Amino acid sequence: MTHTKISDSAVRRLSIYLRLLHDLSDQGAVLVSSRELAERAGATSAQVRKDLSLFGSFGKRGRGYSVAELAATLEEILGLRRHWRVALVGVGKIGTALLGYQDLSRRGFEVVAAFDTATGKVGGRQFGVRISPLAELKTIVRERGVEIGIIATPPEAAQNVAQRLAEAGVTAILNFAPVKLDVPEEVSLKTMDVAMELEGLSFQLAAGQRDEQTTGNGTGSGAG
Amino acid sequence: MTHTKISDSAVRRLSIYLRLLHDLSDQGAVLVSSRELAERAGATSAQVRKDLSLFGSFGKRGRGYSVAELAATLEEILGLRRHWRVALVGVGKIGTALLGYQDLSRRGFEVVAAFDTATGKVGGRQFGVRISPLAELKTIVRERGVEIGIIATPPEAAQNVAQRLAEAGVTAILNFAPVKLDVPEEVSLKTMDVAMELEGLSFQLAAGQRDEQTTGNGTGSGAG
DNA sequence: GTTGGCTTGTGAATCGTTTCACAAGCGCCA
DNA sequence: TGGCGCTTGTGAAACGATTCACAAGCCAAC
Repeated sequence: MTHTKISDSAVRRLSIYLRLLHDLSDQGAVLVSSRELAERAGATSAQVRKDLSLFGSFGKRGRGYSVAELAATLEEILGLRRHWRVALVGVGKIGTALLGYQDLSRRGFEVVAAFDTATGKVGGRQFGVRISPLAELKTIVRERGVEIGIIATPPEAAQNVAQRLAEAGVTAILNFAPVKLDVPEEVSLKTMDVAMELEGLSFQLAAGQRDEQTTGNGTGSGAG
Repeated sequence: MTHTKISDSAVRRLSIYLRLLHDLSDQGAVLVSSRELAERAGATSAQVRKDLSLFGSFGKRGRGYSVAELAATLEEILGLRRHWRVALVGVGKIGTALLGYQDLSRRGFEVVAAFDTATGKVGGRQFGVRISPLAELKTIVRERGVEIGIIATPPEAAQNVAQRLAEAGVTAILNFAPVKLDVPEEVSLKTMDVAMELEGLSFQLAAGQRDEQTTGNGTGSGAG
């Protein structure tokens, strides 16, 4: 069942569809068409059907998709019908915010360990999770069978932490530090970078202002 | 100077190049080639040259690019040679973390207003920013010339806040709520969604495990 | 059982992005 | 000044993702 290669953007859309299906389910909908799903997701119906067809055919011609079945299928595909064990490294502002973000455990991502270097934090607890010294990372990660690591350290420390996580057997990393990380091929890495997103917005704003100066009209360049 | 259309990924790479140029500058480098920049950025040299060529030609054949000049050019392109005024809506865990994130003001994104509905928070201060009631959003945003809005509210409130921001004249929004937002065409929108990124990782992990079961070998599917 | 309206699943066409490959050009050295 | 090594900038080719468009199929109605 190895799927040749599913693009990142396709996977992201599957997440979106799944959320919409949950909404629809709450609203009591039983069936949904690719057209309706597409409208809500901001995509085209062909896109929805193509995305789903990468994994099988789940709909009924003439009727659409069963909301409940499709949701279950997407959960299966996305690996969400189980719990994942998460380790958080770096309990600063972002790290603390993540620890308190109940939505994560509700969605099946359970933070089972947290690490920091600050002696003032180590030994304490945040939202029920004990904070351990970084030196114990490998042992604890292995003991607790952690699958996903979250890096919320200062940028200077991030590469080292990534390596430690990989060595401890973690094969998926979510990185909040604004640096490029090198990880072994078998490790999946995603980086979330607030500053970079803001710079993207800044680019759009600046482009809009450049346009205004040269064309004299006030319509910006949407990227909604 | 309207550029036909610059893709999102190209802009993101420009951000990356700029950071690398700052690093290089700190290390005393004067010149840099597209090859070297590409290696550090995890791209190809052709990609680097193409990205830059979208905006002009900044290098010298046979020599490479001036680190200082190229950094200045990229800052100009990305709209970073000025300050942007930011309004934060929702001072919960994520909002507070963002307020305390000094890197933002260092990069020229200054939070000049914060809003919340909780009576316990309104009137107080966080990291030097006064928290105002949501009802005053339009007035304050206009008064202070806010260009960028950050939405860090619960998902139910996000769409309404987006609309209020747009009505108040904000043309760039960074959204942390896990919902699809509809905004006017002239408003640039970026959404950062931790749960969705984790689901992307979950997909990779699940795919890896499916592979293991069927092929018997333990090599995951890297996405580094 | 047949007709008609609707929707899926998917090859083919289109569109956009990335990579290739090379002429043009710079600077150093003899 | 001429030659050489190196690098840019960019058309063309390759690749990948999205959209089109339609046959196949389902359901309801009559």
